[in-house]
Amino acid sequence: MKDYATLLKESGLKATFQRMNILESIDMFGHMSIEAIYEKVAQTHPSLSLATVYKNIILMVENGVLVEVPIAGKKSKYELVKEDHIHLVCTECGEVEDKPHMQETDTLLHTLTNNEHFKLEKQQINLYGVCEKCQIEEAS
Amino acid sequence: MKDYATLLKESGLKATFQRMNILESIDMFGHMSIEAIYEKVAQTHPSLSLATVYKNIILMVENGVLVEVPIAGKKSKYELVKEDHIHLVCTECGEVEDKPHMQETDTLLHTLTNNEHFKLEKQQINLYGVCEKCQIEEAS
DNA sequence: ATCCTTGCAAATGATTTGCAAGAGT
DNA sequence: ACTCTTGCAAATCATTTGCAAGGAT
Repeated sequence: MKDYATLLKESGLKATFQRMNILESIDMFGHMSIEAIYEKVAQTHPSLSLATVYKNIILMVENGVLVEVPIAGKKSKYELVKEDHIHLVCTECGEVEDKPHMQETDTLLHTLTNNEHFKLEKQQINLYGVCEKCQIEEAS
Repeated sequence: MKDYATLLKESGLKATFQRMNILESIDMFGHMSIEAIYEKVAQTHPSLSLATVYKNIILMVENGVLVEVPIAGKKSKYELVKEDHIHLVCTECGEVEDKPHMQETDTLLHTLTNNEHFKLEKQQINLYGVCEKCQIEEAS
C-alpha cells in the first residue's frame, strides 16, 4: 500500500485524514465518480462533507495527484496519476478497466502530433463496449 | 452541404427547423458545446429555447446522429457521427481538431479488445496539448 | 502560532420536466 | 387529423462559495 501522506506532501498539499481516505478509495476501486467517493469515504468518516470531496478532487487534479477521466453519457471518474494506459469502458455496467498502453500506439500518436506541431501533454484513449462479464449476463 | 432533413428522417426524427439548424451549426464548427449551439442558432432563430437544444441533443445522440465528445476539465462537445478519428484538444483555447485515424492504431486497438473478450463499440482518442496557434501566441 | 482545511448552509449554475400551443408528416 | 416538438416556467440536480471552527505543520 502506497504512502498517501508522502504523495500529498510532495505535491504541496497537507496530508489530511479526508484526503488520504479519498486517495485510498480511488486506489482501491481504480476509477470513481465524486458521488461514489463521497459515499465510500463517508462510511468510515460520517461527518465528511460532499463539498470537501469536491474541493479536494479539484485541488488534487490541479496538483497532479489525480486525473479526470471524462466518459460519454456519464459523469467523470477520477483515477490516480499513473503511466499512460487505455480505458475499457463498459456501456452496460459502467465499469472502467485499465489496459497497458502499447508502445506502437504511443509512437504513432507522438509522430502524428509532432507533424501537426501540436505540443502533446496528455493522451486519453477510451474504448467503449461491453465487458466480458456483461456479455455473459446478456447471453443467459 | 449535406441534406440534414434526410439525415434526420432516416434516423427516425422529424425534420424541424430547430434540428436542422443545430446540425448545420455543428457541421460548420466541427465540435460545439450545448451553450455554443444555443447561442449560434438563436442568432437566426431568436425564439429558440435552451431546453429545446438539450432535448434535441439527447435525442440525436440516442438516434445515432450525433456523438458526445467528453473533454477533461470542460463541458462536453458534440459532433456529427463520422468515421473514427482522433481529437486534438487544445488546453489553451479549447479548440478541438480532428485528425484521421491511423489504420495501424485501429488494428492494434481491435486486437487488444478481442484478447480481452471486450465487445468494442466505439473508440475515442483525445490528445490534450497546445495547438500551433496558441504556441505562437505564447512565444510572442 | 500560523495558515490551510473542514463542514455547513446558502448561492449559483446546469439540466430536466410538465404542459399547452404550434409544427411536421 | 394525428402525433411529435417547441417554448416557457418551474423543478430538480450538480457544483461552488463564504465563513467560523478545527486541524496540520
